[in-house]
Amino acid sequence: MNKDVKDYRKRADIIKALAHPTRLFIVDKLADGELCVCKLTGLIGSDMSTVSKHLLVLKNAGIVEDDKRGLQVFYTLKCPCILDFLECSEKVISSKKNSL
Amino acid sequence: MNKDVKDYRKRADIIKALAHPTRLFIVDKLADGELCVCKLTGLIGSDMSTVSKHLLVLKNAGIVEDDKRGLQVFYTLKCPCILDFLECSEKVISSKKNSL
DNA sequence: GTTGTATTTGGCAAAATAGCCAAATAGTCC
DNA sequence: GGACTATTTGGCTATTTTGCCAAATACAAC
Repeated sequence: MNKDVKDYRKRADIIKALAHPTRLFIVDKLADGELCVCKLTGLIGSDMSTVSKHLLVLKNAGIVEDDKRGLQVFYTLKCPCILDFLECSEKVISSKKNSL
Repeated sequence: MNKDVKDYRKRADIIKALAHPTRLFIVDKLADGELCVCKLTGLIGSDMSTVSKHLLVLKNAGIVEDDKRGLQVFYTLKCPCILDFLECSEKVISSKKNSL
C-alpha cells in the first residue's frame, strides 16, 4: 500500500465528492443538460449557499464544469461515465435485497 | 427532490462506503480473489481493528461478503461492477490534468 | 480445562463534513 | 453612480468519520 497510496487517495477524493445524496441528485439532473444554480436550488430545496458549496465540491473533484453567463452560472457534467456509478450502486442495492 | 430522496440516500451510502483510500485498496485487492483479514492487514499496514472496521463498512454496504473458515474470515467482492468505479475515477483524474 | 491465534467490539479523541445565516462579490439595468 | 439579482464566501455549530488502544469473542490445539 506504499507505492500508490496517492493514487488511491486521488480516486477516493473523486468518489467522496459523489458520496452525498444531494450531490448525486445534482449529477442526475445534469445528465439531461446544463443547469444554473438557481434552478438546482429550486429542485433541491435547501439554501442556495449549501447548493453552491456542493457544486464546488463536484467542481474541485473534476466532475462538473461551470460557465458564467450574465448573472447566472451554469454547471455541466464533465465525465458522463459518472452515470455508471449510479447504475452499479443500483445493482448493489438489489443484490443486497436478494441476500436478506 | 422529494419522491425519491431515499433512493439517493441509499446510493450515497454505497458510494460513501467506497469513498476511502483504504477501502478502495481493499476492493482492488479483492478483485483478484478472496483474502483474509490478516492478509489485508499486512498489505495495508494499519491496525487490524481498523481494517476490520473498514471491512464492516464495505459489508454493510453490500459490497463484500464474509466467510468464516476456522480462525480466519475471508472476504470476497460481491459486485464486481464496483471495479468500474475505479476505472471511471481514473478518467476523471486524467481529464482534470488535461484541463489545467 | 488452558494457551494461542484471528477477528470483532467498545470507547475515546482528533479530524472532516454539512448546513444554515449573514456578508461579500459580480454582473445587469436604470 | 445606485438598486437589484445570482452566486460565492466566511463563520459557526452539530454531526459524522477515522484510527488507535484495550478488552471481548471465537475457534483450534493441546
